Amino acid sequence: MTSTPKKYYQIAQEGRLIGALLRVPYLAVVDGTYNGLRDAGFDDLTHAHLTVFQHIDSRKGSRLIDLAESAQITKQSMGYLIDYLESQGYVERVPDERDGRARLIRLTARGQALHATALNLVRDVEVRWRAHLGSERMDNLLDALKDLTTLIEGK
Amino acid sequence: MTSTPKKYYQIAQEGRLIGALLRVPYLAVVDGTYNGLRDAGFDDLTHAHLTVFQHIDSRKGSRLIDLAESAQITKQSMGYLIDYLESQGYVERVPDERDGRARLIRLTARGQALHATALNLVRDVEVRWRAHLGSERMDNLLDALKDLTTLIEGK
DNA sequence: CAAATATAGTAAGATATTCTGTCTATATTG
DNA sequence: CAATATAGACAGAATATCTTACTATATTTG
Repeated sequence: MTSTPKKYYQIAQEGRLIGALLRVPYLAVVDGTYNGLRDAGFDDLTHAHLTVFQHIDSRKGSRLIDLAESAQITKQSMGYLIDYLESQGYVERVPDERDGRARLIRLTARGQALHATALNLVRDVEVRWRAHLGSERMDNLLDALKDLTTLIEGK
Repeated sequence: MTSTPKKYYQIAQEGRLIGALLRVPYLAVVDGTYNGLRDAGFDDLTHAHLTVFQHIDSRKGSRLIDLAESAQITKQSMGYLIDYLESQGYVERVPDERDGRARLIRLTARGQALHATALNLVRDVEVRWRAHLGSERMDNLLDALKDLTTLIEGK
């Protein structure tokens, strides 16, 4: 054997700091979604490609530059991802009515199918976790995470 | 201007699913730690290098192969990261008494300094979040995350 | 309104990261 | 002790992402 596969972060050792505690569930969602999509036949994508679906406006489409910004990569890198997704039939580029320089990246039917599948996979995880924690604790967890998100994004 | 920098995931649109809610705080910790280390003078590292510090046994050292497994990359890739960290004086390779084939990757004094700084940075975040949420909600959050971690890693 | 500047996107090439395949040395096991 | 497994290193390929530079269209401003 020559290798081992893919996963990610952590930060503590002792009583497990907040970084590690967020990391494990977060990566469980990410990897679970990735694997679920693969099992559902969407097996021609990498994690990087999925970031596009996570940031795109699934109805109206999004500009390349906006996708790049929210995914925090260069527009050139996002262009590279989009080229591939376009070649695989997940997205299409259409002119943006409101700006002759811009184009909208829009989900095709296949892209919409992937998007819907991904949302269902995440919701499944949420349901399993709710069953494990109980509804009250799960609601409290979501509330606390929302508050932190507001704090972080707030400014 | 030609570019934009680095960050990561998400998954919902509507009421924000669990993936997005975990992602924002998680990345806040990761990026906050990365930036804090940079500001503290540890500015010759990438996120990938930090994974080593997140997985290494800071006292006894760890084997390459174990680091690779917990970071979920190939041993060759981990070797590449370790080579760099060794060249920068963060770690050293010493023979493993108990296995002639193996060597232990150990933190040098500089590596220990980085490790301690990183732990403090994460603890600072935890303190700020505790102040924001209040102690009871923070404790509940940590408990829920621990339970989910156990569920996920449990089997 | 013409000139200057900014923005959206593409193109080309460099660099960095991670992988696959292979090899050596040491351990373990039947 | 022969066969097999494990820890790690080496070489090279593949891939992802970045930097620099360019075109076309928009916006701003003197």
